[in-house]
Amino acid sequence: MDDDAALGQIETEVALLMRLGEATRRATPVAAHRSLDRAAYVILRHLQDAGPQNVSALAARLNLDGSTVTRQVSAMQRDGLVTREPDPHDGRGAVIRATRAGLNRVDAVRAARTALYGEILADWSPGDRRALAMLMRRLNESLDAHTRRTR
Amino acid sequence: MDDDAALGQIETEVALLMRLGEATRRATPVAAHRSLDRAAYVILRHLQDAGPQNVSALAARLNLDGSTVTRQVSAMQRDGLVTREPDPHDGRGAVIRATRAGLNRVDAVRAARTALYGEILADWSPGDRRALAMLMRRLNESLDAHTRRTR
DNA sequence: ATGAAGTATCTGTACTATACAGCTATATGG
DNA sequence: CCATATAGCTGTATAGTACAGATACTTCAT
Repeated sequence: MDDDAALGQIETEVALLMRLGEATRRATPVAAHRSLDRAAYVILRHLQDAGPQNVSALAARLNLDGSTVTRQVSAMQRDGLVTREPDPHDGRGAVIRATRAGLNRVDAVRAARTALYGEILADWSPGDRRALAMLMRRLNESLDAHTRRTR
Repeated sequence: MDDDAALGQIETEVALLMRLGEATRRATPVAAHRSLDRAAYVILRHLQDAGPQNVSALAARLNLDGSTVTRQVSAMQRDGLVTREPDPHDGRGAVIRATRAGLNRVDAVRAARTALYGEILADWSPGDRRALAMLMRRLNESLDAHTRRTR
C-alpha cells in the first residue's frame, strides 16, 4: 500500500466508521448503552474530567454550537444529570456541574460500552487493541488541531 | 496501558471521532468535499465497487433502512448521479446504477478528501498512516460483524 | 462615569439523516 | 391460484445540529 492509498483508505474508513458507529449504538439492546445520547455523553465526560464550567467553554471544547449545548444541557438538567448555577463571577453566565446521578450514569454507560468493545474486539490481540487506541487518539488530536487551525 | 484501559479508550475515541468527523466535514471550505452527503457518498462508493444493484441490497450492505436509501437514491437521481431502471428479473424492484456524472463526482470528492487527510496527517510517518488505515479497516470489519451477528 | 462594543446565553426556526409503520405491487411456494 | 413473503415508496416522527436574532450583562476607552 503506498502512502496515497493509505490516506484514501483512512478517509473511507472514517466515513464507514461514522455509519457503523451509529448502527452499533442503535442496535445495542442494553438500555444502559443508550441512556445517554452522543452529545450528553461527551458533555458529561468532559465535566467529569475538567470540572464544572459554563456553556461556552463546553461548546468551544466540544466543537459544538452554543445553542446546541444549551439545549443538551437543558435536557440533562431536566433528567437530573447536571445542575446549572449562576456564575458568581459573571452575571451573564451559568456554571454547569455534573450531579452525582450524572456521574453514576456516565460511569455505567462507559462500563457498558467498554464491555461492548470487549465483545466486538474479542479476537484482537492486546497489542493490536493498544495500537488502535493509540492511533485513534492521535487521529483525533490531528483532526481537532486541523479543525481549529482552519477556522 | 492495560487491556481494559485500551478498550475504554477505543470507546472514547470512537465517540470523539464521530463528533470531530462531523465537525471536520462541516468546516471544510471546499465545495467538492461537501457536494455529497455521507450517505450519498457511501452509496456511490458502493455502486462504484460492486456495480448496479437494487435498493434492498444497498440497504442491507450499508446497514441502512430501506426507506432511507429510497430517499437518498431519489435525491441522487434528481441530481443526475444515479439512474433507476426497472429490474428485468423482478417487476417489484429497480436497479440503481451510478451515472458517469456520479462516478466523476465521487472521484472528485474522494480526491479532495484524500488531500484533506494529507493535510490533517501531514506530520505522520508513512508507517503510522498505514497502520492506522489497517487497524481502522479491521475495526470496521469487527463492528460490522458484531452488528450483523447480534441482530 | 458612560456609552460602545463585546460576550454568554437562550429562543425561534430550519435542515439532515435516520427509523418505523403502513401501503401497493409483484413474486413464489404449496 | 391463493397465501405469504418481498421490494419499494410514502407518511410521520425523532435526534442532533446550525444559524440568526434577542436579551442581559461585562469591559474598555474616553
